[in-house]
Amino acid sequence: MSDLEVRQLRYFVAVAEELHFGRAAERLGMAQPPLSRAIRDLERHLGVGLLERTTRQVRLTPAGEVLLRDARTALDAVSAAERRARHAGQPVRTLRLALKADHDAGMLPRMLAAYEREEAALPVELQLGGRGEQVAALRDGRADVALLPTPFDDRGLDVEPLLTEPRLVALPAADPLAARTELRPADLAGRLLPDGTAADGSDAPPAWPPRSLDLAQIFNLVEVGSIVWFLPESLARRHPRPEIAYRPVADLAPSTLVVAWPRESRSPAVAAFVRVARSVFADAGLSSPASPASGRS
Amino acid sequence: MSDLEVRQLRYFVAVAEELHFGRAAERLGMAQPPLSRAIRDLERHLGVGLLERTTRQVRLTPAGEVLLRDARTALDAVSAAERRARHAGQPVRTLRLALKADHDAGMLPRMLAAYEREEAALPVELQLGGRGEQVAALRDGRADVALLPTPFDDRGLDVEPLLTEPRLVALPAADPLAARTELRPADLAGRLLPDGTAADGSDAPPAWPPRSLDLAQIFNLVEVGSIVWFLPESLARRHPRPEIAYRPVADLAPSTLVVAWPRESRSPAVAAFVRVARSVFADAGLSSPASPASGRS
DNA sequence: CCGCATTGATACCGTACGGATATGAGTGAC
DNA sequence: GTCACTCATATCCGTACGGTATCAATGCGG
Repeated sequence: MSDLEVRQLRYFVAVAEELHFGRAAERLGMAQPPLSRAIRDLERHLGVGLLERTTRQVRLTPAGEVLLRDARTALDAVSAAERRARHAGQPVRTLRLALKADHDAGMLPRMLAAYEREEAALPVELQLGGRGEQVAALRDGRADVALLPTPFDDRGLDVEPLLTEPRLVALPAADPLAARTELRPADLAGRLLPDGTAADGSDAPPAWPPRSLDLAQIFNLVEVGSIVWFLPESLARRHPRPEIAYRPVADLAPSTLVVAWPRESRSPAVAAFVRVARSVFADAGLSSPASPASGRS
Repeated sequence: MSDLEVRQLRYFVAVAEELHFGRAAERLGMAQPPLSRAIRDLERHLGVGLLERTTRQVRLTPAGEVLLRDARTALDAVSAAERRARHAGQPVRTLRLALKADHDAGMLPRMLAAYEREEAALPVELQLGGRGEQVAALRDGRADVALLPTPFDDRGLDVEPLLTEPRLVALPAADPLAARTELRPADLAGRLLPDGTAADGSDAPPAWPPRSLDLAQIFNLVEVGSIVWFLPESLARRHPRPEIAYRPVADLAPSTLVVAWPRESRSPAVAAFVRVARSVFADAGLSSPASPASGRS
């Protein structure tokens, strides 16, 4: 019984995402008929129907839903293998650290300085990225280790918490709410977050598709009252702005800064970085409780 | 830049494991020359040397080591996708539960009975397997959920602890040590465990390659004094044997029975089983503290 | 020191499979 | 009923994968 091939998975994911053979074929840079045949062969190979097609619409079967999910993770794993092997073969090895700009609690310089003194240290290459970028980079092998705030999708990653701190809400200084010293979630009803979701936790649909905003853009939108924003205390402290007030919110889940890396990593350079990160935060008296042990054989 | 293909990864893993092109080719059911060429093409594609070969021996480069690890997980992910899709397409859906025989703290019947009453329940198919079998089955899609004791390699799995209980050591009843009510690790110096490792925690190399032993075999070996064995308290209670004494050992790490499932699973049947498992153990007054929250986006 | 055995690399060839083009067939819209 | 749309089928072609034959390099024994 021969194996599934990467090509088949790529084809299937394209069709399952587009739900349209023509567009999927275009996206894959090929003609539609061979794509149809490939999907048919895949279904025959699995002995399972993946797509229900009429001439007017294409839908996923339950088995197709399952395969779409698993195929994505399998494709991630394959391209991660490819990227990591490429990187491991480079003559100048580097430690690729993915992080969100400014989400380092101000400890990045100290961490890098301490890391340089490590035995197993490699030159560090910083990869600044937006929301979700870090995790994606770790998963597909573009980064070796990441610094990022919870919550995030930690599937396939090992995680070590570094610092837990309360989150504040950023408001226009002129906002009536800014007169209060502490807010309650209900006070923020009707306000939107940068990703378009409701700020009071109600499950209203996003007002617009989440765009990628940088810090300056967010602060500007906060200043003009378009949005409010939750951010860790340390980040607020580093961005004092006259037009913006930072206020605590009752019951707002705190944010934890963590260092994360791919579970299968055995790189000494990564291990050294994690060790250094922990000790830097511990030395600064900011350390979190030890992370729960998860069994390894 | 085209993708890596599953075939290439399979070939590379075979060669990297055998460190011998001829044997690897035989294992793959093909001739040696095309295998050599495939590996060369793979190295060219990656732009990275993976194997150092002389005519007398083959060795992995550092990049090869990295790829071997990542390729194995990628291949696991691919065959898991295949297996799960096949299973999801079966007209009679089942919940495939992997467990170690008798490592259920005696709660299996209650769990199954409670599970049957669940809304999302499917017929349960039990898969009894030896050490490490459960994890492998979860990872490559042969099982949907597993019941097994820590520690184990939990990469890629979500885990929910059910019951933590002390482990005891099984000794021949006639052993002088059996006269004591509690032992210390040092008392077991020189004794071997079923997997051939030293029972006192010293890092002596295994005396023989770990064989797969079933319970009856292990008990027999304990009775004749060949080995000692650590086992959870509940398991000892279910196997009272006149020729065997069970004694607590100071500082012996307890065993935790957990329910585990693939992280990417979204199956309601699995979720229901996990919920039932937790509640059965909770109702029995054996529940463990809640597992640590791990962030999910 | 020189064969000989071992083992990976190279050369060459046939075939099977993946992809393109052309066309058919079913379905919903007007 | 006709047209537009979309997926399936038929057929052809090129490439790339695998097989056989052979070479080249290395280590070992006589």
